[in-house]
Amino acid sequence: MKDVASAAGVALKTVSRVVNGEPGVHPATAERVRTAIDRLGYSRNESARVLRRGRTATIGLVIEDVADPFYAGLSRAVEAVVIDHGCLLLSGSSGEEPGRERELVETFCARRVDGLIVVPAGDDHTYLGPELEAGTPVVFADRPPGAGLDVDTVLTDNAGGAGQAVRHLLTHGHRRIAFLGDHPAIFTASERLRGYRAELGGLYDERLVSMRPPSLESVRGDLARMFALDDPPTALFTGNGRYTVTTLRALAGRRAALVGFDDFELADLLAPGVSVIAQDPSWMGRVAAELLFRRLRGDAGPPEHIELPVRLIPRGSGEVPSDDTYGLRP
Amino acid sequence: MKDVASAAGVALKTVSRVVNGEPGVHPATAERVRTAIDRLGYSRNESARVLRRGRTATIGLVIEDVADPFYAGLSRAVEAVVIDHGCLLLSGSSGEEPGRERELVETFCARRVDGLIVVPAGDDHTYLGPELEAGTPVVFADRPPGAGLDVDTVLTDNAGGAGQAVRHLLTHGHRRIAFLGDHPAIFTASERLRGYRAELGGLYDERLVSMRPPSLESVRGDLARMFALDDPPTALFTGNGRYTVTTLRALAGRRAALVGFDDFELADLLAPGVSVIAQDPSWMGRVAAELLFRRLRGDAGPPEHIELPVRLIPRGSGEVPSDDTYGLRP
DNA sequence: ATGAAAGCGCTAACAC
DNA sequence: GTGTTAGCGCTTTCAT
Repeated sequence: MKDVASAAGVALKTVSRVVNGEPGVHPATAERVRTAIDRLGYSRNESARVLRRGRTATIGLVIEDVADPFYAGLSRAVEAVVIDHGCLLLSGSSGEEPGRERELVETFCARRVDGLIVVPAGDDHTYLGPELEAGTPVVFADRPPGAGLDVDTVLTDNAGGAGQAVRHLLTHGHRRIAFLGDHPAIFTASERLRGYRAELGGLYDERLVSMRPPSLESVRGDLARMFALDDPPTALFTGNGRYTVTTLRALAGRRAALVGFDDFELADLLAPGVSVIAQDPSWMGRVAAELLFRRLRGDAGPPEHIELPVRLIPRGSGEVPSDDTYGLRP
Repeated sequence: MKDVASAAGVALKTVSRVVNGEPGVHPATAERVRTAIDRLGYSRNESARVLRRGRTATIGLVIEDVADPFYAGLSRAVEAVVIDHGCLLLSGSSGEEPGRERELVETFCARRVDGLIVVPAGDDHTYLGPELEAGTPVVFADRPPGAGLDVDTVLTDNAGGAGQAVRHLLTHGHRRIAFLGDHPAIFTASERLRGYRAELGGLYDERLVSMRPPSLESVRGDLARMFALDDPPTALFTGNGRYTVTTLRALAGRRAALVGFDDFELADLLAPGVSVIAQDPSWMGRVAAELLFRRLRGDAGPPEHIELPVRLIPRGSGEVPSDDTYGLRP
């Protein structure tokens, strides 16, 4: 900037004014400065600017895994809002490890992000205390923070969605409805289990519940075990998109109705189409990011707890009557 | 830092030493400093550090769209390598708009990223000149830079893969093989067209080629037009993952063999399974990021041009003989 | 083993 | 309309 100033024969401050589009610079001077800038290939050092102004115009996003379509959609929406506000997005995947989540958050904080959107992997967020006190707004998305922290959250109506899925299957005559989902330590999984259980009432049978990481082997084993029962399941409720796909693969010709949590591409092209409880990841991303920017603009109201509704999309797999035959690959 | 220093009764520099794990501090002093740090909730201001040291430990990544599974996989791989090197990832989606690509790159440069990985949307990258001269390493991934710029690239063997697809279909007796792909302004699309055409030789018929954005309507229209010909296609080669899916949807019962460029989840669960030319987005991301860090470590060799091979995965849809019947939903 | 001082590149506050 | 000065929080260099 100093070089540009001397090249243009003006003071450093004038260059600063031009670079920032501040008023009060003679057009001719401004032009001279711009020429010098181009000639020297100058571009403002954002780090220095940040240091001086105290605002980084950067938002941090911690998700579970960008390669998961749900989080990819969420990221894209957050990114769009962030860019709209003239900011940049620093993002990282926790890979479901609390340690990495914390590392990412702390690194983002050290870089003085203006705000943070977190899909937590762990359940202890006391480490966020200092940052929150320092006034950095934080929005939790998809999962709430651990105990003792009351901050903005944007969640899905997980229990309601699970209940809806079960009700749908009950309506079609099913009484033996299995649940395959993630480990209950994961908030969304335990909420969906809760909704499933509540809706099922007296029909609940823990032998029809399997909650662990969705590897093909484990799902295959669990299905084999369930189908070997005297009263095997006639319907399945899968706890998330990855689970649904893995289950479809592990089902391999076995007959059962199926409703999955999370919509996924091609669900409509399978035969039969896969009925799902659909969330909208972009919506969640947008809502979370907009809430964050509202805080950034100074909204200091009490923490908001937004719950996004889901909707059932019937496509065939969930509408198979309990006494009918059904196979993934007829 | 000043506060910590006075709280611990030491000089600022000593705090700096402790924070950075520099040697030459008495353990007792270090302990006093650490206590003060914890008590005050201090965390180093990364912006100031960057300003002083000149390195930001940040890598910029510009892709087309995080929500596209290909780029999501690439992002994840890049992120992993970046984190391994103790850096952070700043990323953004160009949405296939050259203007946004440039804006993102320039914003990243203004923030003094240490290096850049770019999936270009445009074909003029002269604007990168100053940055390259300033020594910022840049790696182009998936698509090469515009004319006049010789930098590191990591591409897929697009033409070879397309040729492989066509050869596979020819082997199964097909002579009327259509190509549905993106606009040829997109490098990968034109390369795949080139491979398709070369392999087809005299069998090439431009009436069987459609290259435009993959909207369901346009694909549907193009297919209708092609199937209305006196000698309609008996096989289709789709130019990328999104195209394949859209085509499957638009096909709606019409009979044709199909090979698609790009693998996608559930390709194996459709009936028949969809045969594809598979790329590995994680591999591309990893290779690009590792090349970038090699440059960052000082490797000043001539620009490298890496071409990643693809592999054909036969799953059924590409192995239908030309005289057989084939329907997506039997 | 510890500290003092200079300065990274910029913007805010205040002259002129 | 333009320039001067101070200082953001840190690391670097050089003393002690």
